[in-house]
Amino acid sequence: MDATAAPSTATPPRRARNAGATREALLAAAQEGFGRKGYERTTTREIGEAAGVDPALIARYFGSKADLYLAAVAAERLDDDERVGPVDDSQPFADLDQVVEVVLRRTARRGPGPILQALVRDDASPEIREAARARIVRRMVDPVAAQFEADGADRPVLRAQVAVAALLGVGLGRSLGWFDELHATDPDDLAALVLEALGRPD
Amino acid sequence: MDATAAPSTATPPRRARNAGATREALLAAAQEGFGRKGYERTTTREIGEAAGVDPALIARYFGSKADLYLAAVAAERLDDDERVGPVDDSQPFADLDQVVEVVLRRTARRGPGPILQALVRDDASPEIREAARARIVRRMVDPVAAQFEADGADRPVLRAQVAVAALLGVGLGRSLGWFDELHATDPDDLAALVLEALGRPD
DNA sequence: CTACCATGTCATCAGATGATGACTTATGGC
DNA sequence: GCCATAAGTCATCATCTGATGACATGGTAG
Repeated sequence: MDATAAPSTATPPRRARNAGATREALLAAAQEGFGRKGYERTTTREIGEAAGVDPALIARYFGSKADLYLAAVAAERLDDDERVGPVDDSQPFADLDQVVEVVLRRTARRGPGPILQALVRDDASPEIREAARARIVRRMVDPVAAQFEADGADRPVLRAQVAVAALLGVGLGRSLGWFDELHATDPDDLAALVLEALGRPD
Repeated sequence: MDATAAPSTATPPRRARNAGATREALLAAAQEGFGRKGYERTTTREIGEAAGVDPALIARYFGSKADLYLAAVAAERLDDDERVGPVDDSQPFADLDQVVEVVLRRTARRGPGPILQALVRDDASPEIREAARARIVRRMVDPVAAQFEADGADRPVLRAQVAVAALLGVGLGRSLGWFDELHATDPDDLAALVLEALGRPD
């Protein structure tokens, strides 16, 4: 058997061996797919085909489909210049004040965003939900709980969780246009109002 | 009393041969599942197990999973009476206290439910979204705004909208298991806590 | 009593999906 | 030029999902 000859016929311009380009292609295809059809309905095979790349490379470069989703989300944020909060996106916030301000401004400008959507939507996979959840906990709940505890509040963790959940509700409701005045109010005014209600852990 | 209805005492070990009851059980389980996790992520096997019925009967009685979903949505409107609040489902609530209690209890018992999901998801059809929105406004926001205004609060409508949005966030977060303590806290305890924060429209 | 049909049980199918690891091939340092 | 290693390909696995049809069983009409 002409082992050497057999593959020769087909040897098409096999994908250029360029890890960076492959990663980028996968990322772009993932953003498109996840953004258009959601996580569950976008398969790794589709992403691979759209990227002109073998789906197995997803595992190689990102670890798993869930990790690819997170990478896609993270990549979207790079276009975003949001300098209100920590420059490093993974840094926890300082206090409730900052959390409220950032959440309301961000949702006002960009809608709920992928992370909040992942938290809220029922078709998000458990891994995605968990990743988004963990992120919120670390960046928002934990620092607020610490603040409440320092203030000597009763059940500081629970109160922090309630405060963050409530804040996300307000941000979600505002950006989705649930209620007219809520939608029309300036984020900073709103922040003051929300802080007034949530910031009294006594 | 045992004669004809050997299984009369209670749910007999073996599923009673009762097509109507089986259908109902499947429908109820489907409502619960679809309402809590959405269509895609609720499997027929889960529904069957929750109903204590073989999943194959879904095909027999409803034709398919999709048909079951349609039947569940259609039936949802009928049993939408929440006895904690107004008997008439279209009646507004009395005050913030009642709103908080009902929302938290309900989401604790049945998950977000179709209305809240319709509000939250960006891919719900506009008519559904608008209907859900209008319902929330009339039943919750309006009475709370009236209450705030009677209390002489500043910007009562905006405050009511913020309060309701925050409450929905808490209910959503609790039923979706965002945060551990929030999830574990008894709805009535939580209601007290939330009310404490939201009920001071000074 | 018996036969028949509704009801319920079970095993299994076919398809899809994400993951995995062995295998092949190009690239670049030496 | 050689060859270790990165990059890419492929076959396949394990699992899950909805669906289906053969079979068992109970109730009841006659």
